[in-house]
Amino acid sequence: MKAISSNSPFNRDVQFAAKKQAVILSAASAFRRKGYHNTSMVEIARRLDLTKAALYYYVKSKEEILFESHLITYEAMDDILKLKPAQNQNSLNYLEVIFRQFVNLLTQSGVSLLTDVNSLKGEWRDEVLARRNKIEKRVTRIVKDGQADGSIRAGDPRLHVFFFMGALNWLNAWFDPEGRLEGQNIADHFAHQLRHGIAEKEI
Amino acid sequence: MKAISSNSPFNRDVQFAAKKQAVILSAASAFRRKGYHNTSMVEIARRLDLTKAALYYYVKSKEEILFESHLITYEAMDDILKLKPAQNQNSLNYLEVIFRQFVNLLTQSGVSLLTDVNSLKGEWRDEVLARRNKIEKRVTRIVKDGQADGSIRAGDPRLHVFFFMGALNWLNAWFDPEGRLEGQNIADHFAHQLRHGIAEKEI
DNA sequence: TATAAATTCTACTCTTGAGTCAAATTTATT
DNA sequence: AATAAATTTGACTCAAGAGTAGAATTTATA
Repeated sequence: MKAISSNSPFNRDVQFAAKKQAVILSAASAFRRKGYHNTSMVEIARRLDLTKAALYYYVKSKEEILFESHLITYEAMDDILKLKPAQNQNSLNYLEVIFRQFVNLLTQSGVSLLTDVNSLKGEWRDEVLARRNKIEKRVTRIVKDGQADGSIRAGDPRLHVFFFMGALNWLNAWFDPEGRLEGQNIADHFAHQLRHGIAEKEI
Repeated sequence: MKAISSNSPFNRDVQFAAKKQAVILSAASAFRRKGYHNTSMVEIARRLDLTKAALYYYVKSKEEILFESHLITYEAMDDILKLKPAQNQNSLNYLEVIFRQFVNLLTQSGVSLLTDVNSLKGEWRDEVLARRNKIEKRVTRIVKDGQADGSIRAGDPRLHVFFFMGALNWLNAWFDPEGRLEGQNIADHFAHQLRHGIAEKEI
């Protein structure tokens, strides 16, 4: 009678996890558009044709949703950062690849970089900051490598990073998935600006 | 007996305006650090050694403070945009000048670019969006001029602008006036990244 | 079909924080 | 000093929205 495999969509745990995920993604998208505090639990529920109380069957607080929203994005970014540079690829080129993936992630998959860390408390806040930091460090590492291999020009690597990471964070404010600007287009454009902004010499 | 000129610091209206300004600036700084909704009126008051009720002698709502906070920044940016390009200065160079001023404004004068427009309602929201838009348009205009005079490379000018304006908005998240990074330093750095990111040819 | 487990609902409670009001206090004016 | 105007306060009210309890319903299992 236990004929249902542990990853089957008929498996109860899997269903539960999937629904919980749906709650978080839907909420995250609302947070991105209206902000965390301007989005009520009732609204999140309505959007899913549920009632507020039903939400609490899946999550234990609104703050948890915000926390998980952040994690989803950072998880995806971590995955991108697992890509290894190709043979003989200098770090500038490698960085460009990573950055393109970031742009694609944020423009094509509904995932978004939330900025409201201050609404998280205690450990949740700490963890989100730590994850963000880890990613930033990782990117900064690539920039440093590029300075070492001569592909990226000198200067405080953190400032290099802050500059182009700003472009990613700012996406939320203006990017409209329904709009005219295509994700791939944006990625090309941004990649160019990234590259030429920090390259050691003209390419 | 009306010996007090209309702009004397002993003039009552001037005092009132100055105090109101102090309320807004202090609140704006808190908004920047913790976010609008994570900053209570009581906190804003305490920071000024006042009580919440006293705040309402100067402003008529919390939302008004947020609105005015935005305006202060946009006002300052508008002023910067009043600078005219020098003789024979191409638009890339002109843009760099403007951008440097923006960075200096945001790093040295306590003014900051808030992003929480969604907490404003109705006309206030509309006006803030309109002002932001106007500035963006103005900057985009400079970029277009640069494309015309051959100093800035082709491509959707809005994308050019979004990229480097992101750097300004992102400043709030990481810039610490007490920290190690100097405003002027940042301006130099950012100016380089801006310039080389969008220049037509290497300079 | 009966029973159990999972899911969702209605109808609350409770807290937080914005905003108000009349009284008290401080500052300026005659 | 007396009066008036400006400023600040303590002690409220009120609404919004997060979160809960227990009943009702739906879905799966025997």
